[in-house]
Amino acid sequence: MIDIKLIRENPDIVFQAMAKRGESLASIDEVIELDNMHRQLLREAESLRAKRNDVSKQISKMKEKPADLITEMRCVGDKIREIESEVDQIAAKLEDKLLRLPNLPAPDVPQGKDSSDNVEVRSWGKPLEFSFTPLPHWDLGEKLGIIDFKRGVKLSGTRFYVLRGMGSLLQRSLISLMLDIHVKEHGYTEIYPPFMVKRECLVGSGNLPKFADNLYHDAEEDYWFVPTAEVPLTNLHRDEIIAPGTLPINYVAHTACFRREKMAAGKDTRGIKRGHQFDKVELYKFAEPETSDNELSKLVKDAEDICRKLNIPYRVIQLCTGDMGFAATKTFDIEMWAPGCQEWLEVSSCSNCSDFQARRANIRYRPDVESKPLLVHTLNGSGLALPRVLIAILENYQQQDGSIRIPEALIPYMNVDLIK
RNA sequence: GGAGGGGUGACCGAGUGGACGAUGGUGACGGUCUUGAAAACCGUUUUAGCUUUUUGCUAACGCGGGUUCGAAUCCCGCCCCCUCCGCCA
Repeated sequence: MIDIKLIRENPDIVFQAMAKRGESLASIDEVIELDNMHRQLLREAESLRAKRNDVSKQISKMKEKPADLITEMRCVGDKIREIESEVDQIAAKLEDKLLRLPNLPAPDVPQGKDSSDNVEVRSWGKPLEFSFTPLPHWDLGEKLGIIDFKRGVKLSGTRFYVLRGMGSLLQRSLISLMLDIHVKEHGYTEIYPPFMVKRECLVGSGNLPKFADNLYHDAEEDYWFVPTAEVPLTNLHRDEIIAPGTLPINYVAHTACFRREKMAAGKDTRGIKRGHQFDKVELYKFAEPETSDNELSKLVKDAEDICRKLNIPYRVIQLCTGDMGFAATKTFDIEMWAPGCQEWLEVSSCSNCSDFQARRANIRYRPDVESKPLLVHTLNGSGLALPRVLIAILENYQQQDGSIRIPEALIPYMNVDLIK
């Protein structure tokens, strides 16, 4: 959520920022109008309440309670209730509009309208030269008997698959490797959160109310399946004031992620690139506003480190204003090269959400004991997304005979050096 | 799922219709005293909104409704925690 005060006092800044994102500007005008109405009604209600409090005090001091005064106050009470219900309605509308406005892009984010305007920041490693035509992972996985697409569909339908034997071990080993590196070398604290959370958690992270159609939901209990560990991690400190000297806080969590992928219907239907359920190791930071930009750089480096340890070529892309996610003020994607399906795979997306989620989830900190609580900055990034790393390993490490070499760093976890 | 008990400020805990945003204690911070520390004593210690120069006003006692001129306090619904029983991994 962006600060209503900013919209109220510097609407031009907000208009310009939203224009950069390619957002419609009409809703900002609506916000301003609702805000004015809201405050005016609030003033009316509050002055009536002040009157009632005052008179009630007087009545409490009187021995004889005058009937006409009580009648008058009864009317005032009715009037207050009337205005309050109006206030509530307007406040709810205002809240909803505000919750649907995306974050403001940082000033140094390249301007653009879609992914074609994104900017490559750096790259590492060179795409391998093959002496044969490298196969896509769906062929490799099926031939090796480590990915079972047919049975995935039998169990759960399209966009589901089963990992089997070495495929399953490979994923499990990758998860352990990533967690170990982030905990032991990068200083993150490992978290195991719930995979189903309450509605307000999704509002806090920015997924609701706007993106309900990408979420799985148990209507009976009002549980929501997490589309990413970012959701529970954001809400770990919801409604808290973080003590002085505690920031930055670094968390890493491995969870399953559940997404309906309605927006992407018909896209990436082949292979394991985009499923309704996938595993991900997520990095998350709570930081002071002054350091969040620097923390984002560190977060990206921490995610990149996994790519390097797996020795897979990658590039880092900065997203332009038009391609950034809803909550982000600045985003870097990491993409691994997949020689079989001949594309760059997004294995990580690292964002600084500034105070956008903190305001929604009411997450604050005290810079020192005496100071007032301020909103923290939150940052998130994959470290990394499992299915796509699996793809990259299968396709980059494939041999002419269809076997897969195991990256050096994974051998201690798998206890084999080849899948065949 | 059933029965009983409970939810008040950073924490403990008082308060059963009127000056209670809330007694008291603990902790924290500042001061007096002290060479320094402890002890003792004095003081300060919630958040948000509105208004803003100050003063000020409003709201919040798990959450949401209701009764009342007036609710932490009475009534209704819900949530959470604890104990016992049942069930389960």
